[in-house]
Amino acid sequence: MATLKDVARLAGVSVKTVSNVVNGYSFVKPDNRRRVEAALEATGYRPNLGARNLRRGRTGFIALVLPELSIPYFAELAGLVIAAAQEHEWNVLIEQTFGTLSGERLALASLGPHLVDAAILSPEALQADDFQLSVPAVLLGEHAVDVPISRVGIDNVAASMAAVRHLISLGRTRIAAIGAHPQRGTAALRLEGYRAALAEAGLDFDPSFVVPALNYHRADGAAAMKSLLDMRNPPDAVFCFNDLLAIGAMRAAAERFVRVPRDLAIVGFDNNEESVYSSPSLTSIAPDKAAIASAAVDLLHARAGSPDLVLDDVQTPFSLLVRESTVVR
Amino acid sequence: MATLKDVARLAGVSVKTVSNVVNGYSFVKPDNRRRVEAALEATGYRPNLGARNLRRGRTGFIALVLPELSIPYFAELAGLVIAAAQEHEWNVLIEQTFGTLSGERLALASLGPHLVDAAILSPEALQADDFQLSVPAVLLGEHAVDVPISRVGIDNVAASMAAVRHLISLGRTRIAAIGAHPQRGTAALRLEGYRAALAEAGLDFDPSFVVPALNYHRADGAAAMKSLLDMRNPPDAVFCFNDLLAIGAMRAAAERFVRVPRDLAIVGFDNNEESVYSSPSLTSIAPDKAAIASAAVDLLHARAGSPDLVLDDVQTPFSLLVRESTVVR
DNA sequence: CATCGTTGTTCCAACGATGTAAAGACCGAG
DNA sequence: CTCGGTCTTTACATCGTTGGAACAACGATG
Repeated sequence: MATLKDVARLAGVSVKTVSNVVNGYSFVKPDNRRRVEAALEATGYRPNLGARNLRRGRTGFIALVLPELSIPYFAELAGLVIAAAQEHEWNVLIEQTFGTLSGERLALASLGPHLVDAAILSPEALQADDFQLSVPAVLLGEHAVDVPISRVGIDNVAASMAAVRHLISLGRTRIAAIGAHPQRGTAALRLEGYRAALAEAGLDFDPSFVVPALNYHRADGAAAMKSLLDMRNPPDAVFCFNDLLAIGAMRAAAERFVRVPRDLAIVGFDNNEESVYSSPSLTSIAPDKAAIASAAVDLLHARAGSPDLVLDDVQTPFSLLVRESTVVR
Repeated sequence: MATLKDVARLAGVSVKTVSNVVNGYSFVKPDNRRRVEAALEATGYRPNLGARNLRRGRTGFIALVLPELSIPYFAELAGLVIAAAQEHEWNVLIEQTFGTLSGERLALASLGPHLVDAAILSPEALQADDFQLSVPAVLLGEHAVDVPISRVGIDNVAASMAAVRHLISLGRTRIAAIGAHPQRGTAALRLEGYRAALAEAGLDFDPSFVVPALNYHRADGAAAMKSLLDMRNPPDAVFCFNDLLAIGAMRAAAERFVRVPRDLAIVGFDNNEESVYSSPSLTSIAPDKAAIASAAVDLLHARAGSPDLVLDDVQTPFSLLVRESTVVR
C-alpha cells in the first residue's frame, strides 16, 4: 500500500507537499501539483485513515448501540443511520446489547474517545449512573431516567393516544394494551397515552387489560395475547407497544380462530415493512425513521464541533397508518 | 483521556513497562506490576486502538458488504457476524450497496487495507473484473462469476431440491418458482435445483411457471404471484427463492382468496423469524446463519494470519422446516 | 540594490502505541 | 570478586499523517 512517502519520492517533492495536495491546500505550484497528482494516480494512494485520525485527534467513527439487529425496527434504523452518517464522513460501528443491563454496560464501557467520536444509544435497562460517557451521545427512544443527554424521538404519549383514539373511534370499548415494562421509559409513556385516551373517552381503565412484555419479540406478543384471550371477558381491541408484539398477537388470535379485525382490532407501533404484508395487514403508528436517524447524526455532528453542552430534544413526526387489522370490510 | 505516558508518570516507570503490563508480558517485577496496575486503575486507562493498530499494521476492522439492512436475512446475518467478529477482537463495519452495481463498486473501492483487515461480501451484481481487492475477502452466497475468492454458504442446488421434493411429496404437480434473476448466481443455482427435482419426479418443466424477481422484496413476490394467479391454469404450489418473496406471494394469494396451503402450497428460503409467525406460517429452507457467520469470520482470521491464498469453499448445513404453508390440516 | 510581502516548499515534532536493542540489576558459579 | 547468564527496564525508532515554523524563491517597492 502506497504511503505519502512513496508518492513524494515518485513526484520528487516532500511528503508535506503531497499532503498539501491531498488536502486541497491552495498554494502549490501548478507544475508540482500536476506531478503529485500523477504520482497519486500512479501509486493508487489512499490515505491511512488510522494515522490521519490519530494525528487529527478524531476517529472517524460513531457508535450505534442498540438491542439487536434481528429486530426489524433497529435493522431499518441502523441502515438509515449508516446512510446519514456517510454525509458527515462517519463510519458506523454497531454494538448489540441484547437489551440486557450487562450488555448495555459492556457496550458503553467499550466506547472510549479513542474508538468513536460520538454515540447513538438505544438503551433499555440502563440506570442514571451508568451514563458516564466520554463522548457526545444522543439517546433514541426515551430517557429511562433523568440524564443530561439529548434525545431524538417521537412524542410517545401523543402517538399512543392517536392509536387508542382510533380504536375507540371504531366503537371498541374493551381495549387492552400489550407491552408494559417496569424499566423502559418508552413503555411508561405509551401506557400513559393509552390511559389518557381511555380517560378522554370516558372509558374505565382496567389494570387486568394491561399485559407486560419483557422482550418485545413476536413470542412475547403471542403469549400476552393468549393470556388475554383466556380471560372470561376478553378485549375487543388491543394496542401493542410495537409491531412485533402485534404480529405475535395476531398469530395467537388466528390460532384461537379469533377474527381480526371483526372480533378483535389490533394496532401496532413502529410500522415495520413486515406489517404491510401480514394477513391481515397491521394498522400501526409510523415514526419517521429517516428523520430520527438524520436528526440523531446531525445533532452529534453539531455537538462534535462545539462541545458546549447544548441539550435539546428533537421531536420527529409520526403518523397513524390504518390497515386491515382495524377496519372491518 | 489517559495515555501510556500518563500512567507511566504516575507509576514512576517507563512507558514501555506499562505497555508490557498492558500486553501481559511476563518479565515484570511483581512490585512494578502492582504499581502499574494501580495506576492503570486510577487513570482508567484504555488503549488508543487507532495508535495501536497503526503500530501493529492492522486496523481492527472487517467490512461486511451487503445489499440492505432492512432485509431481515441480512440483518440477522449482520448481527451474527458482529458477534463472531468479537471473538477475534474485530469490529464490523457495515456497508450497504442496495444491490446495485454502482453501490457495490463504491463499497469495494472504499475498502483499502488502511480501513479494514478483511471483508465479507454479499455481492449481487458484481462482475469478475470488479474483484481487485486489496484485502482478504470471503464471499457469501454464490460466485456470481469465476473469481478466486473463498466462499461460504449452503449447497443451493441441494437445498432447492429438498424444497421442491417436499412440494412434490405433497402430491403437487403444477409447481412454480419465483425469483429467477439474470445476474445472481444464487438464483441460477436455486433454479437448477428446482429443475432437477422436477426432472427427478418426471414432471415437465414449464418456463411460464418460472417468474423472475428483480429485488427479492415482498412487493416483488406479491407481483409475481399475481401474474401466476392470472394464468389460465395457475400453479398448485410455489417455490420462492427467499422468504420475503414467499411472504409477498402469500399476501397476494390471500387477496385473491386463494387458500394456502389447500389451493396453493408455498415454500420459502432463508427461514426469517417473520415466517414463523405469519398466517399461515411458512415452510422454509433454513440455512444455519450462525454457522455461515462464524465460518466466514474464521476463514478471514486464518487468512489474515497466513496470506498464502488457501482457497477453500465452506459448505454450511441447512434444513427444511415444514410449517402450515405446505401442510393441509 | 536592500527590503518587503507573498508564495511555495521543506524540516521537524507530534499523535499513542509497540518492537528492538541495549543497558542495568541480580544471582550463582568459578 | 569477577564472570556469565537470566531477568527487568529503558531509550529510541517507527507506523502514516498533519500542524507549525523555518526557509527559499519571487517579483514588487522604495
